[in-house]
Amino acid sequence: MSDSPSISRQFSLCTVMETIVHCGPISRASIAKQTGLSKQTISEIARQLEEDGWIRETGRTSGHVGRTAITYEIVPEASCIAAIDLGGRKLRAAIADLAGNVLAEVTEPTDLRGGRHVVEQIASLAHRASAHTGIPFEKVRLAIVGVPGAPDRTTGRVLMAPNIPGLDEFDVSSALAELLGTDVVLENDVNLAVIGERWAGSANGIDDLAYIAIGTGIGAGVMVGGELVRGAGNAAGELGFLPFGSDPFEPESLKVGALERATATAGICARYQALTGRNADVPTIFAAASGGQAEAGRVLNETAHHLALTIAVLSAVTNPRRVVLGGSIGRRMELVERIRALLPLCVPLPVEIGVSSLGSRVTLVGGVAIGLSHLHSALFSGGVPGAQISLPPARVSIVAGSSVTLQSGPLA
Amino acid sequence: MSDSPSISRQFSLCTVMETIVHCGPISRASIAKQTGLSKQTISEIARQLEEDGWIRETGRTSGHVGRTAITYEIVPEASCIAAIDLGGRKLRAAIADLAGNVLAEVTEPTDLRGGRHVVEQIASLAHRASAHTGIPFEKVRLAIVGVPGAPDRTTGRVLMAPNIPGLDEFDVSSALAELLGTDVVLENDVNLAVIGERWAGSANGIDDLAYIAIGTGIGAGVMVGGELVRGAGNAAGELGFLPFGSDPFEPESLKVGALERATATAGICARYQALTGRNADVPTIFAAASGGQAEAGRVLNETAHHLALTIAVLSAVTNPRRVVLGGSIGRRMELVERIRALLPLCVPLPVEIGVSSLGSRVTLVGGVAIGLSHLHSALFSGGVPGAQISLPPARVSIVAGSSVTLQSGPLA
DNA sequence: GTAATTAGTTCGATCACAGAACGAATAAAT
DNA sequence: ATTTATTCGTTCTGTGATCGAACTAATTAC
Repeated sequence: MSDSPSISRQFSLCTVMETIVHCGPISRASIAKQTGLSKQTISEIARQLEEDGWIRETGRTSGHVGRTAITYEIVPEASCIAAIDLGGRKLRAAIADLAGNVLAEVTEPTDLRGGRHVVEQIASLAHRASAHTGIPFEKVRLAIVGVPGAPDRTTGRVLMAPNIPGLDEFDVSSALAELLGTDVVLENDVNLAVIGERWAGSANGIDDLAYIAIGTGIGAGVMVGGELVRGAGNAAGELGFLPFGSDPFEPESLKVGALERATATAGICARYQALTGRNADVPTIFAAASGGQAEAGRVLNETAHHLALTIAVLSAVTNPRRVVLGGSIGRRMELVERIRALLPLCVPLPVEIGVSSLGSRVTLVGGVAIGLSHLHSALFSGGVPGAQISLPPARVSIVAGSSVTLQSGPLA
Repeated sequence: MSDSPSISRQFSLCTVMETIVHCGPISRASIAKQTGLSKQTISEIARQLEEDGWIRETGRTSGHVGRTAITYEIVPEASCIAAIDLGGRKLRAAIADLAGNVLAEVTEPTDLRGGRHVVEQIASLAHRASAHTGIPFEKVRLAIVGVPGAPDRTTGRVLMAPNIPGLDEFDVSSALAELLGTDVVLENDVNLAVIGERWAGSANGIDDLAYIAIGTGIGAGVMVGGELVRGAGNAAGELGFLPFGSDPFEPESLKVGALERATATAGICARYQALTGRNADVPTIFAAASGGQAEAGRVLNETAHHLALTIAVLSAVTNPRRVVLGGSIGRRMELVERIRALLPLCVPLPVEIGVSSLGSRVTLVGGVAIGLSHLHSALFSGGVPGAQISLPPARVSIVAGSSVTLQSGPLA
């Protein structure tokens, strides 16, 4: 963009861009009507945007009375983002364009050595994903990385990430930025998940919202008034530390939270073993419960009980309109049904219970969402406060044929 | 202000106004330096603001090298707000000016008949408060009313306010607006309290914050990133419904929350009676504990235990930097000390525990704060998004001699 | 073919702002 | 007491962004 466009111009430019992004191919006359700006101004701005490569002509209107109009649309490939989901076991990367199209998506097992090895793996996977798109990696301006821990924006380190060793020992953000040559934003994976479900999942457009992920751990992403809740130490939503499920005053509860010890994978298995004397993994216990085994049913009932209380807590503190359950355990309908039955007995406020509809892709989708909004404001809002561009409508289905799963990673 | 000042002008105007509000008496040259706008623009805007009566000359600089400068300041009495604290037993009203000076403060017992009687009482008390200021009531543009319940902004009714009957039966907001001739904003009293403590109390400038009021009930005002958390049904912070303290699955817990039954006045007294067989009010129990009585001490210990868990919950959900305790019970140091001792045993994240420093005035002070920010944006931001004016520094001490407590109300 | 309608450009005027030049008022230096 | 440096505030001029009106262009309806 030019040297120093005045605040007024930047504001108009942003408005126009937002209109084009949202209203698909649209003529300049229509933009003028919608934004209230004069036709002359729109033409000027459109010319500028076209010169800079952000928008392009895309056709003409026809059928209506009057002169045909040239319609404009965003140039999706003008700039891209990389969304990364760094899980304890799988590493996913996606490339999405300015319009929110996911152009490629690749997966491989996470490098268990952690630390700088993982950072290098991310960079390599991001490049490989971009190779599938046909768009050169230089177009990627921003990488959003979902991490299973609390990223500290001042130091670039990732704290409280027990599943991946070594990320609290160096500036992950800068190291990755160096390797990728892009800006890098680290964000907690559950935070991305809640944004994903709100943008393209089962909480579409809901402003007061929580997403609870239950799997090897338990954690939540919380949104309030459409804004993410991060907390003073980026530890908001660490529901594992809720003081019930097991004794919160046991010293152990300061390391692995009281609730996490009860409702996450390890806790469920431990309770099942205490009742039956048998070792079993979580899917087996669920299967046993479906088969009518009393002990397995009791374990699920207890788990549902704890989760109902968890939702009661969320309801009392932030009063969300909907709570979306996700993660390998949270998505199980057997559990969801039990929770839905319990809730009216212990929560006086209305809460809808949803189930994650994006499954294991949710973090990636959330990364795309937040990446897009970052990129849009970086490109078009020009530092003008209030000139916020809202997200384009979600189109998260993968472009056909571009999704690749690499089953064998470097250290599989 | 004029017909339709352009967005650019409005932005500058808002910036200038903000600078004047914050930097006290200040010369136009200094404003230019601070804002980056040209001296010419500042002079123009200042002329306009002076004409409209928002600012005035207040003196000259001296002592420094160079020509003396005319300094400008806000005209505090140009516009006022009324802050009302509608409690179950006491009704307080304050009048504050644009600079945040509290000009008058009056109190009387709440009209126990509730409903429209209370609305009329508010109007009458607000007028009486304004009479003490010497400023005509017409200058009052906005009334902020703290209510012990959940105001519904769409209907203007106040829900979940058991202490004051009848407020859920009609549009309280409109009724009061009619009587006062001002805009009216209803807000939950604890929400105002947390804003008050953040503006002028023991949580100055802290963005991630909770204020817990413990008295006849228990409730919290929660702030996240400097923004109030209201929740989907304006019921955020209803900590009384937290599922511990007593059995959350008892049907009674859907009416009076499980935690509220344990930690609020009634619960404390009931537990004391169960242990000793004696009826006693809360101050008596505290006194007994100080005197070394074991049962009273045990009641306090249990209460502190529940409150520590409550803070653990807040910590896990929104991860506040500080939690401020208030209310007649929450302010007692005997309790605060016990809680501080328990916290490191059950909360892994750092949380500071503060004590309300504004006492019973906290809601009123919060009302002033939120009223000021409303008024500033209404007057100066001109609907320009992003043109937010931040609050002036707090000056909540009452102007000498203007504070009046009416001990006998109409229905005392 | 003509009228009606819509799209987009050109032109002139206005407004907000920056920056330079200038006059005014003061403190420090001589 | 005079000069000098410094700061304040105004006036003037140029630029950029915007609007609205007039105008041209292209299309459908009749």
